[in-house]
Amino acid sequence: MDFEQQVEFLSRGCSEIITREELKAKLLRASQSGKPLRVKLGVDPTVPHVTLGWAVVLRKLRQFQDCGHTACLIIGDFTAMIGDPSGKSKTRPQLDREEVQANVRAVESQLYKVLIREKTEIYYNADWLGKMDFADVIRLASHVTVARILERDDFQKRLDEQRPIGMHEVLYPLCQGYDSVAIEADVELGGNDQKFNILVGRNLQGQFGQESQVAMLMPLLVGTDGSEKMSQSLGNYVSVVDEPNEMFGKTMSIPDHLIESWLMLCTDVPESEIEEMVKGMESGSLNPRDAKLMLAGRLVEMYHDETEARAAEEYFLTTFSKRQTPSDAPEASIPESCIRDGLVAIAPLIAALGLASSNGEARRLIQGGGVSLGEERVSDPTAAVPLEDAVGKVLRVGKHKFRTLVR
RNA sequence: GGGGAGUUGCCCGAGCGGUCAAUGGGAGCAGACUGUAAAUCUGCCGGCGGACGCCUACGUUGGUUCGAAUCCAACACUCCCCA
Repeated sequence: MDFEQQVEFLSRGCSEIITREELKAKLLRASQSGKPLRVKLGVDPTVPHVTLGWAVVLRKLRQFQDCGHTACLIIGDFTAMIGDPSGKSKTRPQLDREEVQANVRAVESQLYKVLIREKTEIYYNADWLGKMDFADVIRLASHVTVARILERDDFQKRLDEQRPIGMHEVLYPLCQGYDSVAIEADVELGGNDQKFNILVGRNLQGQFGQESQVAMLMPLLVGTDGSEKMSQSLGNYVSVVDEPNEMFGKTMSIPDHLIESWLMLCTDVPESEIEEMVKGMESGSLNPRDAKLMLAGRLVEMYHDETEARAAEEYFLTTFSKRQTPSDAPEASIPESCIRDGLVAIAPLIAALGLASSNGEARRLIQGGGVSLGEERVSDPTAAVPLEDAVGKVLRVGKHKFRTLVR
């Protein structure tokens, strides 16, 4: 790929590149000198899953790897102790070292579902940030003005709403910016909400006599709820390690208006093809459901494989579209505690199997008509059935929780 | 340092001595309708026991009272104005 093609290829899905000219110049220089670009992505080890939202930028980083450049992953083990205020309306809880390390371990293997391990350099920012003394911090802080920090939306908003802003949060962008100096980044990737932080990095690099990094910003992937940014804390996410059926199902549940952006940001479906699908959906020649089936299939294929993808589609169609009870639901043995005089009490069983968080909730689900055993709906919250009638049947709780009952 | 306002369930937000597990909205869950979409309608939405019941809850700790989320005191935290 020559550098012109690279620019094209790497621009896909980006909402903003600051600046495009600088990116071109860097790519050109790299292709001429053979010296790869150092592409930085900060990783926030505050959560144990890599979500599709996170994968958006990881995939971009992967594309750089595919073009021969170096991925510099910065594990924000130091900054996690601060908590990035970007887009937040409240101060985040500060994590301690152990929590951070546990998350890093959990997330590492997931990262390499997207990235090429051999072409990835990993840095921990505690290595430099943790060594600074207070004088260093003050010196660093002198590079940015208060007005500039407060000008950002999230802080402005918090001020308006009379919410607190911690001093440590104000320092956050400086930390992240300094990371760029420390690893001499050529490009930094991030979601739109990272714009401010990344620009601080650009500035700092200049002040430290380095060439400023290019900022490449990607739109934030909207989660399965259709309105909020995908995030673990909101529970509106799909994880790259979700089981095929789950991944497929969650994808099918997204609102139609997300189909385009998900295709664009989460898959490699060519832009022209996406455009065509969108037109088809608008004109009515393409049922959005079918577009979603395709999207869901692609995702499962990417993070599992083609066979799994087909199986997941099959499962989805029979179980949900045709409303059949799956024959291969996971087995669950009936705990002794739910059996009394040869009868199995349904509500306690649901709670014991973890299908509801409490006995009361299980009972409410039954009353709401959300529970069935075999083909029959359970309507009595105090229902109990003979053990021999329960064994072998499929217990269904809500739309998608199934258990085959065994002794 | 001085003056003022505030802290309620996942979130927002009423309540201002008993009838408050706490109005309302949002989120969430379940049901109907569907394409596990949207919109709409219905039910649930602290825990435990079969409902009447009990327990734990309205920043923390004490106090007043037969009785407090509601009154008082101290403490903690937050915001605003002044210095």
